[in-house]
Order: sequence, then structure tokens, then C-alpha cells
Amino acid sequence: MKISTRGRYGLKAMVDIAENCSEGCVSLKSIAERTNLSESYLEQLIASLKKAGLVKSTRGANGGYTLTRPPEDISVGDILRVVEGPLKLVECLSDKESCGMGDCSLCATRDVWARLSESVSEAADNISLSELI
Amino acid sequence: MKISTRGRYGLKAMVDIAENCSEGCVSLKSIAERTNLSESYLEQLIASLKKAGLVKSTRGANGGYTLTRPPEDISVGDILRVVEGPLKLVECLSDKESCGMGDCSLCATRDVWARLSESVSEAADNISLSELI
DNA sequence: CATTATTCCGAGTATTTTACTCGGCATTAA
DNA sequence: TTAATGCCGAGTAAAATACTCGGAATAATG
Repeated sequence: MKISTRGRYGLKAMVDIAENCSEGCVSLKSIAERTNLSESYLEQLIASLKKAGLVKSTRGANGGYTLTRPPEDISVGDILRVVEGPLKLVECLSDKESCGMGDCSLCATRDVWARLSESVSEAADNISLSELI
Repeated sequence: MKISTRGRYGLKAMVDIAENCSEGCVSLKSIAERTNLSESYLEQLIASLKKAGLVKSTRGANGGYTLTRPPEDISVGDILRVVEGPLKLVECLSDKESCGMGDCSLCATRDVWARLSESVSEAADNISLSELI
């Protein structure tokens, strides 16, 4: 039960953007340099973040990325859901069809996963990006 | 960020044992039949649970497994730690060496993972096996 | 207008992890 | 002695992860 590099790098990238976007925007290259992460891989992650509306971009020379909202309005949960997918510890909490035949709401253990997932989710929603800079 | 089959099946198996071990012990085969999981795969998981002291076995004909403690004294956290490994969302919380060079306690995001991990852990420790039967 | 810095896009690939399977030995009840 | 079980170690197929790469589109700058 680990967070993948998408989650780890994605959060690092967002922290970096938040820390450096005060004047204009930050280029992918500079993010990669500061965070010491692969530029091409970061590109993918930031594409997701952009699609989800957490960052916006300007193209061309001097282009780059900025946050769309102030860091206090962006939670770790917002970020993780974008780069990691739903904060649910088992598939069947997001997708009812996924638990094979039978009604998975009858499964004794399902409620366990729901409670654990809820607890991560809540914790993640209660940490804002502004706390990390 | 998903629980693997080890976690899912492991918990199911423990619930099954708890539900059926009242008179003597339950065989691997019967667990596999009731839970509809692969016998040989379950064997591995139960081996871990045994090694960790959550179940004990008797060999030979009529053998099988039982809990070592009453189900109210076994938490979901106990079980998950055995089959899934430490309930830490990133490696560097269990193994300091794992975060490459540099002191990872300085990493701004580390505390995030610590808080989220703590929150899963706490939730898991507060659900006992007896609640699931 | 040419050049350069940048984002954007889609596809491809190597590595790692997961999720198993299998064969055979060891032990014990009947 | 036989049959039912647990025990052990190794092997393997599939899936997911963690990337890389090449090139097109866009915009500032000289």
C-alpha cells in the first residue's frame, strides 16, 4: 500500500510551483532542476494537473505553469486524486462492477476498506498546499 | 494507492478462520472453498500470518488453523501489517536509507506522507476482527 | 522573418511488482 | 499403511509502473 511516484513527484512539483510562481510562471525545466526529477516524466504529471484545472500554462518562450488558485485553496487530496486516482483502497469502492459477480456491498470486509479510505481522504483534504511552503 | 490481493485475501481469510474455528481448527482447503480463493495462494498468506503469530496450525490429517488470540484482540492493522507490510505510504518512513542521498526528514512532503500513514494506521488499529463476524 | 524556448502530444519500452502455480517433503489421524 | 493435511522453495505469466523519445505547435525576441 504505497503511494506511487506519480503521487510523490506530483506533490513535489506542486509545492515547487507554489514556491516559485509568485512572479509569473515557472518552466517545466526549472521545476525539474529544482526538484531533481525527470523533465519528461514530470511533463506527464503536470499535464494531468493541468487537465484537472489545478495549474494553467502559457506556451512559447518564457512560458510555464502557475497555480490556478491560491495555495491555501488547494489540498493535498485535490492533488493526489488527480495524479494517483481516487483515494480508495479497493477498486470496488469506486467501481461497483469490479468485484466480480455478487453484490459487493454484502462483503464483510468492504466496510473496512471504506473506513480506511475515508480516513486517508479526510486527512489529505485537511492539508493545504500553503502549509507546505 | 491500492491494497493488494494479499491484504484483501488475507483479511478475508482471517475473517473466515474467526468465523469457523470455534470447534477445533479449519483446513486450508475449507477456507479456500468458502472464500472462493486459490488454495495455493492462500497458503502463502497464511504462512505469513502464522509466522507473525496471528494463527497457529496443527499438521497432519484433521489439521488446520486457528487464531492464537480471541478475535477482539486482533485488529485489522495487525493483519495488514503482516500481509501488506508496514502501513506507511512511502518507503522512507520505514527505511531511512531509501530516499536517495540527503536527509529525507528535511523533505517538505515527507510530513504529508507521515500524517496520511498515521491516519490509516490508526483507523486500521481501531477495527477488530470481532467486528467483522 | 528566423531562432530559440517552451508547452503539448502520442507512442513505445524497460523494469518491477503482483499474483499466482507447482512439485514434493513432513506430519499425523485413522 | 494410507490419506489428509500443513510446509517449503522455486518458478512464471500478467499487469502495473516508471519512465523515454521524437516531433509538432506556439510565442517571445532580435
